Amino acid sequence: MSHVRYSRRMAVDRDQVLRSAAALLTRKSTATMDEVAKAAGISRATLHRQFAGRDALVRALEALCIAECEAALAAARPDEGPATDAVRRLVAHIEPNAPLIAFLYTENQLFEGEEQNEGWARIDERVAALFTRGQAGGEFRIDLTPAWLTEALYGLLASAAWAVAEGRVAPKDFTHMIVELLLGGVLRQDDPAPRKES
Amino acid sequence: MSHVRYSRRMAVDRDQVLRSAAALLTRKSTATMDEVAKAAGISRATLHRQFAGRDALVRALEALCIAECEAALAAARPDEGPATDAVRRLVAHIEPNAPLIAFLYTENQLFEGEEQNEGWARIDERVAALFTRGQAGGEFRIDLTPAWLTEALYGLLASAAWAVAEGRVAPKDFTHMIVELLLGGVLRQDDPAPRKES
DNA sequence: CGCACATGAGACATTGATGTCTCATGCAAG
DNA sequence: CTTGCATGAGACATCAATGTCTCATGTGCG
Repeated sequence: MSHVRYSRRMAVDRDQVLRSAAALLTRKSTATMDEVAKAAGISRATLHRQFAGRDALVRALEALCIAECEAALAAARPDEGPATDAVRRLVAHIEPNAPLIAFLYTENQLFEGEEQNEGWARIDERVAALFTRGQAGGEFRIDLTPAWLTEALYGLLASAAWAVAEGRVAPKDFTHMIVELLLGGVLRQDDPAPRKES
Repeated sequence: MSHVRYSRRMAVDRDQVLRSAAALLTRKSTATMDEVAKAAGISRATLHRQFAGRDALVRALEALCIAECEAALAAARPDEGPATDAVRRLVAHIEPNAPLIAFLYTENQLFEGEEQNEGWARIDERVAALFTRGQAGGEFRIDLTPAWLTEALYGLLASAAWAVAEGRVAPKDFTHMIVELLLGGVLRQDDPAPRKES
């Protein structure tokens, strides 16, 4: 399906390597370049020719993740219809990338001082905008900041991905668990009189 | 204030070392033994005499965190009163440990195959029991499993700790953000559609 | 066929952290 | 004072991962 030729011969399918690296690293975040290479079915030398180093590999994974998240964001049409439904669509579309997000989420802690890819800022902005829209439209409560809700969404995605990987929750419940908790919370809404404010 | 003597002389205050190690590692999770030692104001040799290695240090931090979480759990009296209030108390009491929990949460990913401290299982059990109680009592919705809720609570704690550390949210909102999102979710409960009579 | 070139295999140096060791120092107890 | 002992400083070996390099190989292409 893909006919990528760089000069004359087909080089290693870079995208394929990235995919398998993602699959491995989401399971074993400390995998060495050697293991990544083996998992991709190539030699360490070739892996190193494609990605200057582990750092570059992670950056490439980050770029891949950002691209897919932006695609998911676009597919979710966050500006259309009720914000509630938009959130559902967003989570549903992002779900496949949750493991990779979880990996990068923890990996970013290690980068310490280094500047992070501005792609995340763009995504954060759009997600936060969705929450803001929901608040402005009266669908969402206004005492939780969009920044926190965005942050919490990432956290829930990562937690869920981790919990699924550990076998603590069923994969099929993934979207439902996140969306329902995020939107509705733990409380039953019908029976008891919900109160708020203090 | 503390007069701990191990043999004849005061050895380094082990607990003090642990605290400063926690403070450092929650900020820079990749800090070396050297940095940890410096942060604690002792030499690497002494640090190494107290904790056989980085691994042992992390394990000790884990034990400390577990102990404090169990103390928080006890102080929150999860079996008394409405489950809703118990959750509020729990989060409030656990809050000080959130950064350490976040650190260990990500650190655990690295441990890969190794068995994890059974202390977490005990805590998980009790937290899950609280959610179960809330469900049984009709306070909480029943379509989200206690296991997932427990997992989600950890995730939110970690996310919030991280967000605070990054300066993206105000520290004073910590408990409120977590509790309100976990309990009530994002949706406004009063105004719009959902049929509820108050 | 013969060339070009990407690849695989592996040697090698480098780096950073770790763990171990020794020794001098300082301090408190006897 | 003298002794015992924990400490600080640092040398040192080790280890794992990384990055770089060379070389043989195989295969597509002209």
